[in-house]
Amino acid sequence: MRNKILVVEDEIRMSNLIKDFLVTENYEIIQAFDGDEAIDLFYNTKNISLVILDVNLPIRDGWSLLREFKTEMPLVPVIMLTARSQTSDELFGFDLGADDYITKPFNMKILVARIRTLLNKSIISETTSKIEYNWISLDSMAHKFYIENKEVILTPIEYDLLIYLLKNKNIALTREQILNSVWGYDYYGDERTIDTHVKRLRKKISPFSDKIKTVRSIGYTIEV
Amino acid sequence: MRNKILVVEDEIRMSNLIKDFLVTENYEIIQAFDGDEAIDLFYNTKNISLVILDVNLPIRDGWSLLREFKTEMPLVPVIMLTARSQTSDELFGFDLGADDYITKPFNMKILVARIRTLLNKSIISETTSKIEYNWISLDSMAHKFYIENKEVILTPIEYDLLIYLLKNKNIALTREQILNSVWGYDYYGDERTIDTHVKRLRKKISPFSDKIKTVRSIGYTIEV
DNA sequence: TTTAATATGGCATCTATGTGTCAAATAATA
DNA sequence: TATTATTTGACACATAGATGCCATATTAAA
Repeated sequence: MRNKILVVEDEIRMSNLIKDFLVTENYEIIQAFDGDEAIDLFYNTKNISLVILDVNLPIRDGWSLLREFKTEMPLVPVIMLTARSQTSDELFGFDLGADDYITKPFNMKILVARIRTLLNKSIISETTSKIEYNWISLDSMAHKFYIENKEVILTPIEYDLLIYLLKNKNIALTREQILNSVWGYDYYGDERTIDTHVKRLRKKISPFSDKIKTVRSIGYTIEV
Repeated sequence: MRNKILVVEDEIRMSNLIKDFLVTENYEIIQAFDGDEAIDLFYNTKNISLVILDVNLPIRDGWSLLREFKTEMPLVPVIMLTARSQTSDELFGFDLGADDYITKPFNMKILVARIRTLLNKSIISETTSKIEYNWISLDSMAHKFYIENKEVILTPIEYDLLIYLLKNKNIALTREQILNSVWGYDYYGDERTIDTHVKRLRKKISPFSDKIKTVRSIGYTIEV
C-alpha cells in the first residue's frame, strides 16, 4: 500500500515540485496550501503516514500546526521545511517534536531518503509496503488480498480494517483506535459496529478466522 | 544516568569541539580518532547510547564502520558527519542505516537537537513495549504476559492486578491500595474479593505462584 | 490451643462479545 | 433517471467468559 504524505506548503511551485517527485517515488500526495486547509485535511484524511510542513505559511504558521499535529497524532512523523537557517528556530522545532528538519533549498533525493528513514522507524507504516505472511498476502497495487493464493473479495471498509490490523500486528488495538484510524477522526458511531465488521472479516479469511484475536475489554489484534 | 556518546572523528580540533560542547550538555564522551580505535572502543565500552561518525577517516572509512556498527548493534543510533554534500553519498549512508546525517560545517545546537531526538526515540521504543524479569515478561503493546516464554491468558482484572503488583514490586500493598488502583476509587466492594483474584492469578502463574507473597494483616506484594 | 487472617471451591450474577437480521445508505446498472 | 445490487451501521438476542461473594478449609500467630 502506498504511503500517504501530507505536504503543507504555500508556494505552489515548490509544493508541486515536491509532489511530482514524490509521486514518482510511489507516494500518495495530499497538498495543503495554508494552515486551515492543512488542519482540515489532517483530520479528514485517513491513514496519513507523514507530514511535510513548511514553517513559513500564511494565516497560521508551521510551528502552531506542528504543535497541533503532534498533540493529536504523535506517531505521525513530521518533517519541517524552512528557508531560514537560524538555529533558534530549528531548536524550537525540535523541541516541539518535529522528527526532522530540512533547510531550503534542498535536494529531492535527500528528502526522499529522510522520508524513508522516518517511515521505516514509525510504527505507522512499518509494514505498509509489503504484507506477506504464509497464510495471507497483499498485492497493494492491485488492491487485493490473497488467502492461500486465492483472492478474497473485501469491501472497502473490510480492506482498510484488515490493513490497519496487519500494520499493527501483535498490538492490542482499542475499538476507539480502530474507529479513529479506519473510520476517520470525525466519525462518531457505535463502537460495536467494529464487531460486526470483524465478524464479516473473520468469515472471509476463513479458515484463518482466529488470526484475528479478541482482546477482551480492549478490542482486537491480529497475530501473524 | 548520563548518556555515553562515541565520537569518531580524526580531526582533533573538531573532535574536541564536539566533546567540549556535548560535555556541557551533560553527555559522557568517548573519542576515537581512527577506525581501528573506533571498533575497539565500540566493542569494549558498555552501554554506548549513540555514535557520531565522520565519513572521512584514515585507515578505515566511515561507511565501513557504519555497516559494522549497524550489524552488531542496530539499536544504537548513528549520526553521520561529512564535509561532502554529494547526494549519492548521503543516500548511501541512509541505506546503510544511518539514523541521521549532518553536513559540515554544522551548528552545535543542531547536533544536540538531533542527538536528543534520536535518544528520546530509542529510549521510548525500548521501554514502552516490553518488561522482562527472569521468570515473567510482559509485552504491553500486545497486552500479553509470558511465563517461561509461554503465554498465559489473563482476564482483564487479572492483567491489571498483575501489572499493578509488578509496578510496585517488593512493596507491600494494602487491599485498600489495590482496590483503589485496580478497581478504581469509585468501587465499593468486598476487600476480600482481592483474595479470590490473587488465588486465580497464582494458579495461572504457576509454578511461580509464591512470587506473589501474602503480607499478613496488610495485603500482598510481588517479588521479582 | 485459641484466635484471627488467609486460601479455596463453587455458584449466581453480571458483562462483553458473537451473530443474525434488517433498514438505510451507497454504488452499480439498465 | 429509475432500478437493482452491494455495503454499511445498528440493534436485539444468545452465549461464553469474567466477576464477586460466600461458606468452609487451612494456615499462621499469639
